[in-house]
Amino acid sequence: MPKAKYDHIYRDLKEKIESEYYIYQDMLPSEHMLIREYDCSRNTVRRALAELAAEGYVQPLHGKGVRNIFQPIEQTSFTVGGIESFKESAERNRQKASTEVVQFAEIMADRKISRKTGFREGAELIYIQRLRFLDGKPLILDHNYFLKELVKDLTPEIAARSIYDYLEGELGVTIATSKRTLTVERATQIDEKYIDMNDYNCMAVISSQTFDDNGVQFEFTQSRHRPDYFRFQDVATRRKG
Amino acid sequence: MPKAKYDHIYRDLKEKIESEYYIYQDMLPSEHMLIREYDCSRNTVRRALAELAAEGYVQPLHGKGVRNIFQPIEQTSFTVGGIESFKESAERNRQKASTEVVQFAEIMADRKISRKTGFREGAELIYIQRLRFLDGKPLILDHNYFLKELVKDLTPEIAARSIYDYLEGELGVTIATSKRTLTVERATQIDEKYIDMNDYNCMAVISSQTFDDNGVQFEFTQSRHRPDYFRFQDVATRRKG
DNA sequence: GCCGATTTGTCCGTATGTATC
DNA sequence: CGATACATACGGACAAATCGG
Repeated sequence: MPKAKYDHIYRDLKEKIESEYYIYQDMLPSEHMLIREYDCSRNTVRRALAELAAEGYVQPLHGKGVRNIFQPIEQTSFTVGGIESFKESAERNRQKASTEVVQFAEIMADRKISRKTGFREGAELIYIQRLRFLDGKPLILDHNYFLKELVKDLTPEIAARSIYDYLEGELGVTIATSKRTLTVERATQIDEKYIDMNDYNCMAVISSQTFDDNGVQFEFTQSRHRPDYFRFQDVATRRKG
Repeated sequence: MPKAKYDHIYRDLKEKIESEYYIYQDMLPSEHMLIREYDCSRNTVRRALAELAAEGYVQPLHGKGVRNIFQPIEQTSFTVGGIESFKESAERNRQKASTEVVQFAEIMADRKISRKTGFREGAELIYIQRLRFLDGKPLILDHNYFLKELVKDLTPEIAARSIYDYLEGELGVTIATSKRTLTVERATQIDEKYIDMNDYNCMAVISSQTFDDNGVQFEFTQSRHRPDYFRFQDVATRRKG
């Protein structure tokens, strides 16, 4: 839990934007006003504003002010956001989650697995296959590869609850960065075995490499979602030049 | 073209990382070293490093240094990155692009369109439907809605080349922020009419709202990609708390 | 285990440039 | 033209984490 000043300001402004205390298309108070309001330096308010801009909440206009461009979105299907566990995502989407561990095995990364996952050849891994239920329906099939030395005593029982809780809570691992690639792939026989595909012949696939706070990759995951329960959101800003 | 100092440092470091002058998992020079190398203040190198961290190039480790975690990725299919036009994406992916304008019409946003696109009800829009070819194959179907007052004299001829070139070059519009949602939807009859679906019954769909530098939304686009020529990349960092 | 050197994280105050009005 | 607002940059201070002696 960060007690940093900029983070407090960031959260406070974010809350005021989401609650529509500041309204869409209006200007926020100027940096100078915010300095007085939060009793801090200009750099500190600018840092908070920069984070909000990066997330698409506000847009700074040179010489004019900072405009609120946040619009609430309807969340029908399962929306994927930042780095979070399935459990966290489900809670954010207000759905009941459960998990069934289908496979649990120790393997060694051969050339093929190494190229696919980004782990070095010869690395000892734990491979887990899990079926995810939302409100009782099997909708997501996860294939996880964890670096064995970092998840030491991982068991199928833990995998059925939340591996991230275990890593962060028990092992003190800090999850830092995740690189994700999103593709659409044909449904495999395995997919169809576990998930009622409802006539779809494709899956929405998120492949991700996750790094801890030492910069070592400890996870590769391929998460295969049934198309109609999948939504991914993103904000991009254009780099000039 | 930004001539800012931090941007120069950012580009220089990025190039050195991509060219593997700095190698994977090694530490970059410390901030103090970079200050001397670039003859600037600490804030300035830190800003450049922060951008690289946000893009997943490096990972800062408190008390230790900044680690290079960049791995080059194989780019087989059509990879979507930041905010860019189809033309720019095609060039980045080294593919030959062409466009066919299927529809070009002026419409008014009714309730349904307003909810779908984010434009206010009653707004006058230009609707364009375009088929995109990569290396001669029709693979993407775009549905664009532009705010009419901002794209004044847009013609089908311009739409066949690059609307972004026209907006940025001719009209002086600056594209700033884009909010995107990615879903997988069943292929429609329209999709199948123009695109050889190769047995797929789904499309990868990117819906985006784009804002100019005044913070007004001037575009809504739904871009429907054939699944096997689609790839979307993203880097997420975990917020503690 | 402690101490000091190094390195990143946060915050401050100030100066100057540029865009808007 | 001057006032306001955001953008960039500098230098300094202290905290927190890491590492070697």
